[in-house]
Amino acid sequence: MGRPGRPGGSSRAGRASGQRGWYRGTPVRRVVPRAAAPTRRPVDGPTSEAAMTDTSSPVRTWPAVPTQPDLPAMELDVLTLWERHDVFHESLRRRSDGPVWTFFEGPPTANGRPGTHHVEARVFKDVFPRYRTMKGRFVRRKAGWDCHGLPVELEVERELGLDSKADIEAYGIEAFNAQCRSSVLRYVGAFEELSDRIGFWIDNDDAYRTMDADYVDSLWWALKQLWDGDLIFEEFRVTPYCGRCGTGLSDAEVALGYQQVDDPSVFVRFPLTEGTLAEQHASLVVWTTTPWTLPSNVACAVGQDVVYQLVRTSRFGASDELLVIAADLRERVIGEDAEVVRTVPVDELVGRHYEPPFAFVTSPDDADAHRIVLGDFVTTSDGSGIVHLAPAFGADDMVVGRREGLPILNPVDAEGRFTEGPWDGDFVKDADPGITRDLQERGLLLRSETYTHTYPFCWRCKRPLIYWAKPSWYIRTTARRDELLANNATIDWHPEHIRDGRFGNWLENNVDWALSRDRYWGTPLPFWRCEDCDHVEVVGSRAELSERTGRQHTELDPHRPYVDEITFPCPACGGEARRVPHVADAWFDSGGMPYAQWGYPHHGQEEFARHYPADYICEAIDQTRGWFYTLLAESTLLFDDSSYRTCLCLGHIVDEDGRKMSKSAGNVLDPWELIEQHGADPLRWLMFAEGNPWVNRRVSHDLLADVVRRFLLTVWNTHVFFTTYARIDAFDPGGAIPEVAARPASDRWVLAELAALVDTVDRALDRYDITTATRRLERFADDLSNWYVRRNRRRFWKAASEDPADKQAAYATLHTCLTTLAQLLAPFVPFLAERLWQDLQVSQDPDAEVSVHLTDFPQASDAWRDDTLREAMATARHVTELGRQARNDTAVRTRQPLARALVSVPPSRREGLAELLPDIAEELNVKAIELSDGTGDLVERRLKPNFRALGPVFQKRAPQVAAAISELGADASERVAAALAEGAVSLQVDGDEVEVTADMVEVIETPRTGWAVASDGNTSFALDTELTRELEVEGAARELVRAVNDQRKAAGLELTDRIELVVAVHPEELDQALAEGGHYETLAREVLAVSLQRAPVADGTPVDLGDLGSAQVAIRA
RNA sequence: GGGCCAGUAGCUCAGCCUGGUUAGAGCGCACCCCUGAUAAGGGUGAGGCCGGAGGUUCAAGUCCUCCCUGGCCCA
Repeated sequence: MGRPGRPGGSSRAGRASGQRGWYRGTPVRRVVPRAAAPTRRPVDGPTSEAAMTDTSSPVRTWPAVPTQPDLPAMELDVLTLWERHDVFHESLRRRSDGPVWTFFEGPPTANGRPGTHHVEARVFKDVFPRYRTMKGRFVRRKAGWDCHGLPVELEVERELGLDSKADIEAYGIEAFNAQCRSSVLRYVGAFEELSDRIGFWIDNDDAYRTMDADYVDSLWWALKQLWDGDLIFEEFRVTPYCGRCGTGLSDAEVALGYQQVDDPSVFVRFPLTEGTLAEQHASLVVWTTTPWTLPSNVACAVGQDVVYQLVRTSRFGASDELLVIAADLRERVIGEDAEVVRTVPVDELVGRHYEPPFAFVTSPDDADAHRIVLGDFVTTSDGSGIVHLAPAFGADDMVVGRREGLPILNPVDAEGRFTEGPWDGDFVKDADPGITRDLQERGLLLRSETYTHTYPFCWRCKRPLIYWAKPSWYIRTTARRDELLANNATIDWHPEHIRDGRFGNWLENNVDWALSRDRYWGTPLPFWRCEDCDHVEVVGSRAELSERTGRQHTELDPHRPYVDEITFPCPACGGEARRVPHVADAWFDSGGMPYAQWGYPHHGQEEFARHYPADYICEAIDQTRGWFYTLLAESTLLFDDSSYRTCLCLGHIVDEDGRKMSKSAGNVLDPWELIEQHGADPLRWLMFAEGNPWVNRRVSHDLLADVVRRFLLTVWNTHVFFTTYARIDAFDPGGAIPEVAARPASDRWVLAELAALVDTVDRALDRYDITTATRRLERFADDLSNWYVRRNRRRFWKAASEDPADKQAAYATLHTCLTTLAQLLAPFVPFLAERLWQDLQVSQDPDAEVSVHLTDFPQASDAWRDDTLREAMATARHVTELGRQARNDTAVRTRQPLARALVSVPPSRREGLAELLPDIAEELNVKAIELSDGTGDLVERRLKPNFRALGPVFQKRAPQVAAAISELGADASERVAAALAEGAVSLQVDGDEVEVTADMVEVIETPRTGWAVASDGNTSFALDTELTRELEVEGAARELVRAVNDQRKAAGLELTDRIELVVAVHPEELDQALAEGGHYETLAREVLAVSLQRAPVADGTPVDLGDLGSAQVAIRA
């Protein structure tokens, strides 16, 4: 039973020890505490200790954060923290006075283990409530369980070895339902455990269960409402029916079981008995794929617009026989050589009688059966154009039969077996071959072949369904089709096309909801029928039932068989009213959850008013015809609106190759395996960030490993970087921090990016656009790590004495970024976010919230905003990329400083750039970067047309104008560029003068220095690769720094350890040059040498300084 | 047969609603850099008739029509 590596049982006691054990590489496997703990401790208050963060000493130090996190173990510790502070419930309590934001939980059936697709749905159900909670809304999260229905019964039948309704009844309904009751909750624990482990916050203690008496009471109320509104009726209708299960199925259920099968396809002679055609001994050609329905034939249908012919053929055994068939199908059925005698008008056919193929089922004497009628469903796409009608076994047949007053011949019982004739006792489908043989023997069969088509099978027991006429209860949804469509139009669908596409179309073609099931474990229909006068009384609650019977039924278990035993006097005639035997389609249960979860209206009126409708629901797309529909149908019929405002439809989970996960394919991924190997956060992020929510999502170990590397570890590494140095320097976030405006450009830049990030993520989450949010977060994490930290590392490690304010600014900036990022990430990856929060805030600030999930969603400070700087930095980074490209091309290694470079960018992108040039210079190790102002001799200017501006003005001539602009020579370009700075310029285009303005062209500058150039569009970078002796010496000095730092690392020194250094450089001139250039001082400072000795080294490490010489270095701690 | 969705680099996906002339990211691949985030980190490059064909437009990955392929749903 147990999964490997997950010892069973709760071991909360074992969790207190082993602090920080999660990063040592030793697998720490602990069991997740059940969310449904019987009691919860109140929150200790803000001074509570933070898990694993070493804050026990009075001095608040920064935690030592491991570079190699064990994410799954880290998450388990976060779970402990949440448990200890009861964070989920506290987050609810904090917002209990806030404006309500309502989420409805679509109840899963817990009679199987939860799979990866449940994780998908649950994390999407989690992220938006978390976000709204952080935005100050009260988001009550009531769990729910779908308890009734055929799947449950089937499971129990299997366990008990029962195989039919007769078996169940022999076993006893009471005992059977008792088994169902216990079976359905069997895996609730497994669901709760998984939900808890993936951070899905839902209130399991407050769960609704569709089998609870109060819940059923609500459904009874709803059914009575519908009945009173004349929206429920009983009718003898043909429904898809499973003989084995003994019940009709809803459209949604039928849809689950289509399979491609080979069925018989028979063409049968129906000899006419009346009129001219009969005198000629002509026969109708009738086609069917269900021979077993032929004994029940009562009529044949022809189409008003179909052309029929009388055909002579000898092909089928009889010589020169005459057959009637649709012209379009003659060749296909009878063959090319058939002789067409004449066209037969439809009027000549309608009303004529024929000889039925079987006689063992007899129709009532007064019935006018076995004649030809009109049917608007007759087509010539298949068959013969003459359709056999058996009203008991076809919906169209039944409709026509009613219209024409035809009898219903039903020789089939509720198990789908013949009740009379030669095949008495056979399952009807099994009788097909015998019936075909019989037709053959009696000379009625023309052709018999197989026909491949899709046919519905019972989705539970896999046996073929039959269409069978039986009395059933329906909800008259068709009467409210317009309202359904109107209410659908108010729903904010994600993706949008569901509204008018899949769901809208479905509603357009709405049929009445087949409500009743002839089963046992379900909500009993509260319909009592008088045995004498057939009056139906609908009971709206157990209390009402008590009134009717005069006995106390308020404690009644409203299930079969107990409710079946209750009778009361018919209010109409005083006869005995008995409950009809049916139970409700289980979809009616779940569709009723908006009111029934509160027991409304018998209880919970206040809660219902407060939590209706839902602001948000979310399920997989297969719920369109399921829960999404039943919710809408019930709320439309009962309350005339939609019970949900926003609906997010998820795609399915598929494997790495895009295949559906199935047991037979062996590609099912157990969620626990994924979580234990990679963690819940990676799985969550994969769900959120990998494609749009509604496209099928691939899940695999490789994809998860990728998410960890690409995103989570990027964030983590930044965190490690910060805490490592903050710890060394004992950075105090509460200390003197320079104003944002006083900080260096890169600080202001990253805060400006942070501001934009906050705005974007907030806006995106507000409109359920998770793709934009996650992509933006990924980009920021990359910007922060690979630009901000990369560019500013030195500020963190340099001596504080150099520039204390600058160092404080750097710490404060990165601290703000990481803290804010933790809050932004909290709804998505709640574990990592919590870890960051604990390390960055709780470890420092005694007043910090005990959990990031109790904080408000961040808002960007106006002091951070600076879009000009963001633009300028974007340009600077672009330039840097070009610089790297140029360096790469020249193959001069980065440690070798170069003297200068020239940058050209369009005037529109120059604002604020000058301030950032030192950054670029440092990144590229170039002494000086000059920004071309567009006037020097070093650049050549060309003009590039700007179509966006040209197009609207010149329309059809735009291409010519554009060509004229780009074809200008170098000198002309120069002149035009200069003139454009002053105003508009006239150009000759195909002999005409056209006026061109500055916005219509872009000036492209290209350096003409002969240096190493890299350019991209309108931006270019030229690198002077000429080396002077001075530069080379400096390069050698850098080489020495690197070599000594290598030594430090090899010696296993800490970042703060001081060393003594001995260096011997050859030849003498180089040693001299290094000394004169002050490079030894730099070397000593860079490698934290307290002393530097220039002396021969006995057993030092050799350092190759290229053409310049070589060195030996030795260090001592 | 009908509806909906998807088709963009070897792979996984953005971009399409709101058209603008070098189409993006990650992974993979090749080459390289860095060595004070180091059992890490980073760069550069190659690689795209944006499924196909028409059309609209000065301009189409983006809008329209048809078709092809795959998936889902329906019948």
